[in-house]
Amino acid sequence: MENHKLGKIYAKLFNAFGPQHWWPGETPFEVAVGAVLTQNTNWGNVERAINNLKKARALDPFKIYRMSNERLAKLIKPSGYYNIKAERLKAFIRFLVEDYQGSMERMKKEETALLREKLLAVKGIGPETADSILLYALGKPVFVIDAYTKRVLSRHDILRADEPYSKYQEKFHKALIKDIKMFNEYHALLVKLGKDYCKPKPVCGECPLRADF
DNA sequence: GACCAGGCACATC
DNA sequence: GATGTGCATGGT
Repeated sequence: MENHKLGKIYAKLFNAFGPQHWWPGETPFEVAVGAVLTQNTNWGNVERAINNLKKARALDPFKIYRMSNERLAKLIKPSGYYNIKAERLKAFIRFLVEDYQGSMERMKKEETALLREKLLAVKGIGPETADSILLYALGKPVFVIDAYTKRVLSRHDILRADEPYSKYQEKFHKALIKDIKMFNEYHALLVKLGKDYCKPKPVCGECPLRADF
């Protein structure tokens, strides 16, 4: 973290907001499901969808593996884009069941870089979803870049808004020690900042980063 | 009634 | 390679 803007920003955010205890989910599988469902979607809607799966006793790799897309789409409806997400969820779960016997524990044993490549090859899983699964579900030291992260960094002239995902991620990986807990908190803190201050219409007045730049 | 939300694949130029 | 579009719900 060390002598870098990104280290200082983390310290400021942590001091201002404290630990976020983010991305709760009772199991790694639930977290992975949430990672797919939350694509461009408010988390509250994702929770409704996951609750529907729980109530139907369907939050299980093998159950969803066998379920029709139509039934799955109906259950996850509140999360929006339900037809597409049903397909994406099925694609991920096919990968989980067919390559890792439905076990997130087994998936976790795969080497990180290789697993990331395999996840990206699943249709419907892009860089953010892959990295969210790696970090939040499997505990791998991979920094997650999302719309909030891009907005915060670009507004502070650390990178331009049109730079690709990989550039943003590289920035964090080079500047910070690979600490899972810290990566987890940092991303969550950026989201918190994005929701409260670094909104589409910025509210810079009371922003904890205001004095830094 | 706009605008927004932990994206991604695909079409078209 | 960059730029545009479809996907869809629920909260503010």
